[in-house]
Amino acid sequence: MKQNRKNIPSITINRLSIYYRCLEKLGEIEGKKKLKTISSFKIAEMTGMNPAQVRKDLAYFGEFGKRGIGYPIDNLGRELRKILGLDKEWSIVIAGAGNLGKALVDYKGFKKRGFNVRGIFDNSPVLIGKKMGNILIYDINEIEKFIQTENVSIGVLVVTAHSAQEVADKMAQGGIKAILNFTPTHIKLPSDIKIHNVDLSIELERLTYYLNM
Amino acid sequence: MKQNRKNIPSITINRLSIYYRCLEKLGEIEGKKKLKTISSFKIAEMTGMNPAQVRKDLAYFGEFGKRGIGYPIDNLGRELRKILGLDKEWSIVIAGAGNLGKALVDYKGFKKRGFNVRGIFDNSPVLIGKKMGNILIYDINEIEKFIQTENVSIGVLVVTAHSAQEVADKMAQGGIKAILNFTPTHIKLPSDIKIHNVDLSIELERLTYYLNM
DNA sequence: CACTGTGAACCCGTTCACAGCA
DNA sequence: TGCTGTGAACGGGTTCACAGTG
Repeated sequence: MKQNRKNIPSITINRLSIYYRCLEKLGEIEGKKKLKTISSFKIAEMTGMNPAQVRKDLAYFGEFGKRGIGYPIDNLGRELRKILGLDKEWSIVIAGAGNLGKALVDYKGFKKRGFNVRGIFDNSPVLIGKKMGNILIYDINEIEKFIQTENVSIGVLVVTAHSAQEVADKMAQGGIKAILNFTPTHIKLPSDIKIHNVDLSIELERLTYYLNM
Repeated sequence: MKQNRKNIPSITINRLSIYYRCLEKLGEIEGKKKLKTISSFKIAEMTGMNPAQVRKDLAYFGEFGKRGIGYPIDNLGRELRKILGLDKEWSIVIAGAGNLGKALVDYKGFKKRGFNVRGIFDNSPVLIGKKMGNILIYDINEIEKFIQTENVSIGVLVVTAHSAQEVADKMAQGGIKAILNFTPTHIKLPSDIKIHNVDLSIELERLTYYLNM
């Protein structure tokens, strides 16, 4: 790693995911031609970015390219996987066995990237003990112990807005490292726990704002 | 409207949604006390923002507050609804009747905000003609005509990555105004069509990056 | 006195432009 | 020659600090 990952813009990380996705696509499509290298211009064109930005983003982490040639596809892919932590397995739990929970459990992108859904947790007696797409549904009150004993590092919050903080607290007690919060509730936890929010209403309201102009 | 909505940072729009959410919550919780006003400091505290930022965001659109007092909750709520276009009804269609599609159809936040799901579209003969949470599933090939005749302004893309561009093109042909794209595909359309991307893998990969440091 | 509205300063990410190298 | 890596310039969003006002 070139730098100690300090002055790196946080949006750069999002883009690394996008570049990686782009390389995956190249691998699939061009299975025959088997392109060996790709330029920042090509990546930019495929992803809708600016070439300079692509180069700068990548340069934060090393000198992966060759001047006059471009980036070796295979190697760049490996490096991106390493940087993003996709070369490891990650245990995650999902709190909330609703529709969104189900969508996430079945989401193929997860397994592909080493995300291993270890359990789903809910408070509904009707659901506890059942399975959702091969994964067992546990009592939400067991989530703390589960996280602890099974060494789960990532929790996904898809519970109701009003129970979100309470469940997040349980996750924190269990020693969770990061939470992906799909509820519209602003979660407060010790700052060493990484929280990332995804809010579907916000996304739609952005659109209506611009349509409404 | 104070300004012509030009020099307004695009992230400000996201935050307006968050402030609005915060006001809604106040309305629910304090049903008895019925607070009349709220300060930028309180909003900031509830949402995890900076007070100056709250004030600046709101000031882009008018002078909603009173010095020494704060913002009148009811009125600010009304104004935010107006700004975000939530005082109107919006017709949306969902392309893709998978799990995520289902989660979105059932998502309560939609109806609450005037988002009216008019139809779901899929290419699976097994699904076409059936219903998903009260909404009829149509043949994906009819989406263009449907958008046109029913005057649908927003399309949600939850199809497979490889058919995403094709379906987006159909939407565009039908005269869609904005697309919320949940697929990992970079969609290319005329620039007058607003596209907004939400990518679940990216969100998770952000977390693994930071856990991996 | 408390809190808003806002110009100015600051900070950070993007883009440019070019030196450096295969 | 073609394309990377990067310092410098730019632009835009955030924060500060305070004047203005109920």
